[in-house]
Amino acid sequence: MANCMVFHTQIASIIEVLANAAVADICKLVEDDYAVFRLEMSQCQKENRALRRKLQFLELKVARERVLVSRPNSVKILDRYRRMARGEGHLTGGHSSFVKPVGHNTWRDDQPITVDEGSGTSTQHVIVIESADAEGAGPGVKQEKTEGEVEPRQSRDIQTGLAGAPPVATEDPTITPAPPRNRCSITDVNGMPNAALKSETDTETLTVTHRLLHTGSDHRSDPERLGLGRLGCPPAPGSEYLPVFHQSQRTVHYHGDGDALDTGVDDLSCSYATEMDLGNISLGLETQTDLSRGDWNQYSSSVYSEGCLDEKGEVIVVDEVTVKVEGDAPPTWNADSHLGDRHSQGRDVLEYRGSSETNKNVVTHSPLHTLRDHDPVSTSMGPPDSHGHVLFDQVLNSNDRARVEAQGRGATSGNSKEKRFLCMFCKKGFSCPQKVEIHQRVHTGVKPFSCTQCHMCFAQAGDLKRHQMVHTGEKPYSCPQCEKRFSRQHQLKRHLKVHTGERPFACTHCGKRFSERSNLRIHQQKMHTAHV
DNA sequence: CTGGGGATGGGGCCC
DNA sequence: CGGGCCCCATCCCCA
Repeated sequence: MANCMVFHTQIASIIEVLANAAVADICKLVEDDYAVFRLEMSQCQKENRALRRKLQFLELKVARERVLVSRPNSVKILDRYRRMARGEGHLTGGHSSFVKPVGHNTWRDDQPITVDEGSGTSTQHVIVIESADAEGAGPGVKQEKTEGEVEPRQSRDIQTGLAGAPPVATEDPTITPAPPRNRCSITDVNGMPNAALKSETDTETLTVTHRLLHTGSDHRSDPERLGLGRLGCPPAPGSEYLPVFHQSQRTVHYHGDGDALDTGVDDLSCSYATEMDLGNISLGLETQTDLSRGDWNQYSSSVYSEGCLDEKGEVIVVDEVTVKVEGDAPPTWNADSHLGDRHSQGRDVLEYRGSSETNKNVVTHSPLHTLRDHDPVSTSMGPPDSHGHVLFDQVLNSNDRARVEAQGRGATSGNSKEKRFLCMFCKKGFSCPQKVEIHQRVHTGVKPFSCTQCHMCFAQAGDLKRHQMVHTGEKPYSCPQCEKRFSRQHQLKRHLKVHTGERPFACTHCGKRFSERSNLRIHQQKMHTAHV
């Protein structure tokens, strides 16, 4: 019994010893880990302080640079850039770009910055900071174009800031449309497609990616092309407007389902995601000694990135509803433009297009007026269409009659075929009564064929069908040279003159040649009015 | 800023 | 009905 007690006591003591040893080990481990943790903490804090000091240092340099740039006489900074642009140092590009820091409002957007070299020998490199439209392109965006820069019309050099600090002034292209006719002359920094730009301490690396984007024809993003109508009126979907397709709009904004589709914003986005590496920009400003040594490749001042620049319709494939974005903004449906458009469209009804001088004095009426004022006698000559669009030329002016008569004379004089059916207005002969009826619509203004999309009316069914292509966006004729597309063959044929250089129409006064007769006529009216 | 010219969209109309 | 041409309006670029 006593042995048993002793045994238990020994067991208990052993357990206690083991437990103590285990606790001691655990405590030791915890202490060790805690020591390591504290060590790491102290290192992190140390790094944090170092980074904070660095940040303060950079901010200080930025502030200093701001002061220098804001002062007219502080041109050394820009002078360095100019030299950089000239290729001094290691730069090979003929131009450079730089961006003012975000929130840097010292430069006026439209303020040209003239760089005065110390020697005073040259002002050739006037750095013009073209406005990137501060409202449109956002703060901090600057574009520079040096003289001699050839600005490609169909391609742009784009710099895209990728690495380094996150973009400071990145703009959402869906929010801010591109400024109108914004010249996106974005240039390379040092002519290298990819350049690693290092700071003086080699601790910061900024990668510049040079990207060449082909954006097609340089159709700009005018505000009127961005969902605004020509008259500056935004489309009013859902409102009580007359949905007449704007004639001169080059793109089709199809409202097949009656809903207003506005692609004017997102199809022409041209925004700049600017990134400013404060370290780099200020480095170039402060380390003059380094720069003077010609280490230009180490420094960069700007990084650009450009958003999507889809402006070319042949590139963009839109769904069947939006149909097309053919280089321009979608058409705008609004009542004002509608009326104005109808005004012009009604010219063929109520005014003659012969003499522009005469036309100036011709009071034109929209077909709506004509409809109200139509001659009851005339309406009996042609059946109104289903929409009641009886458009009669009740005020055919003298020019119109002259034109019609001339057409009639020309038509009847040279006709070899038997054309017994004469127009009762111009005596022009036709082979069958149907043709006479169709022809007489020229005089009567009857347009039985109306478009269901825009309420335009046409005298001939083929005209309506052709007009429908405006809404469908169908462009079956493509240029083999430039992939441009046209809805009509004649347009393609006319366009081909661009490539062939054909200029068949010569001015009889100065010999200047034109590819289009209408352009020749305009030229003669403007330049040789006294002779014509 | 402005005018001239190039280019294009699109309606009118004839064949 | 489609092809073709004429013409005007308009946009855009550039000097």
